[in-house]
Amino acid sequence: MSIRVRFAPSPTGALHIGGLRTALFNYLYAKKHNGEFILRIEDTDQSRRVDGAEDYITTSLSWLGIEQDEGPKKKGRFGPYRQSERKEIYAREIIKLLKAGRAYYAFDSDEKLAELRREYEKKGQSFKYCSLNRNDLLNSLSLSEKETKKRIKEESYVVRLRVESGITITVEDKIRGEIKVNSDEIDDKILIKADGMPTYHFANVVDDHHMKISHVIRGEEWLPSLPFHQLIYYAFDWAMPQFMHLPLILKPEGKGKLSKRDGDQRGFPIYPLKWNSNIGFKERGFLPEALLNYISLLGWNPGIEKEIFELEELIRLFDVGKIQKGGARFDFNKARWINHKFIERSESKSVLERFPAFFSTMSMIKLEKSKLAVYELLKERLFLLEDFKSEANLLFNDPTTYDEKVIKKIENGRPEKALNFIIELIEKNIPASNWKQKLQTWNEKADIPFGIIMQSLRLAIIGSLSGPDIFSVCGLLEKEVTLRRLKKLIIYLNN
RNA sequence: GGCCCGUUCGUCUAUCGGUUAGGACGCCAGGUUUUCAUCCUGGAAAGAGGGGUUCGACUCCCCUACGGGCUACCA
Repeated sequence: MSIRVRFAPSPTGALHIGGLRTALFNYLYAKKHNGEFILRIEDTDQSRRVDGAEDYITTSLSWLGIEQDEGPKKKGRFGPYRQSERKEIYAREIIKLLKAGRAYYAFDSDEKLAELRREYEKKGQSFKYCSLNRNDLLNSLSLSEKETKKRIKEESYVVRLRVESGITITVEDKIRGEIKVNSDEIDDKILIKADGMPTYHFANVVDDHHMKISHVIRGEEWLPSLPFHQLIYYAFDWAMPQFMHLPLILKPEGKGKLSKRDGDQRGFPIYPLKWNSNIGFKERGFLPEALLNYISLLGWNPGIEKEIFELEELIRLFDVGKIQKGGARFDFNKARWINHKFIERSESKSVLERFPAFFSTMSMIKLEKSKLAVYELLKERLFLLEDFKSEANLLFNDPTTYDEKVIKKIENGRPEKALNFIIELIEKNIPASNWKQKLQTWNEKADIPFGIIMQSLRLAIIGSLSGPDIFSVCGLLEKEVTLRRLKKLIIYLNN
């Protein structure tokens, strides 16, 4: 049997880390087994549809390198791949269930049902539309055939699944094993809504069957509806795919699963790309391969101590048997560290080419070689590409303030003398790479501690005691810039 | 409330009856860098609780606690 999996988001907003992880695991599973990865858009709820959401999903997946084999924009044999375009299929299928007596029409109004719910709640119970009470409600099982036909013509109606009472339903999840539920726990859920659209449950089962999906890999929030889905498969007498429910991704702190509402309120993204006012991982300077690596480790691990992987390795190593059962908390720090590792190992030239947005401060640099040199100097300091801007600032802007603590440390050590000597070196065109050696022979003669010289130089160039190797920095700066900064500190010290 | 799922360092996790319970992020200390960061070395840090089963339980079973999910004409 060929392996076919699907990622089936609903276009109600941006895709967040959780959805991405589901997509990734489906993709890895498909590629691992030479199968197909299908994107299906579950847009049965017209009212919740959000413009741009589908594009966002598609763009995000391709940014991450998750390529679809079939989908709305990648035609395959089982289309259409948007549920809103598959209405006739559902209409055809529901007739089968109706004819077989496995489903029935229901005419109860929203108000009536809401009222029933309130009544039950008062009694401390919860209302379920089911075998116990369906005969007292308005549906094709309780009404005469004539009455039913009349209502179908005149009223809006829904179609519900007729769930038998008192049977034990045993479902199987490949990650969690067998789960038994009594059918009395399940209500006669709606299959077709009053607007003629199927509910998630019905469309999902029908589509998975028609699209020959072999494995359903989805979030754990769907586990409670698995027994119900199984009843739909049984009603059709269809073979079932295998199911795997992925552990939830939890909020970094506090309670509950990571939700779209979390946004970037806590100072880190949960979306791959910018969505409205929410900055995404991309904009913060994540390499897509690093994000992919991080989310692959949320609820799964290959059982080896290595944890930096290319996509190909993930495909090779992926093993559903190693999927975790418990929820995983999202940890931005670890994601950041993985990104750092990827920046470190990525070829500098390709990073510059692939993510130009982060290097706009270098636009005044003419030579590609010089840009590369600047990046090379700073790359090992970067955790996010967005860090580049502040790291590079010291190259492009003269210090505006000097760290007072450093001034105090050096002011009695004759810093001006050291600075003037460096100015001499520059005027003699001695390259910065040779300064260290020159200074080391000079400082004994001049009787100035080497530390004072270094600190004075660094203070003049950067304004504080931090940053990359100062000789390398000077090597990258224009001669005049270095001179200017040295002289500026001398003037400052004299005042 | 009902139903279902889960529970190893703060976090992500290894362990599939016998280990000094391993790794990683973060944290702390030391080293490298005459700076900071990177990097290297080291350290602190965990089996929710209670019963069983067993020669032996983190591992299997039960109970409790805690966490989570679902309980819509949303997905």
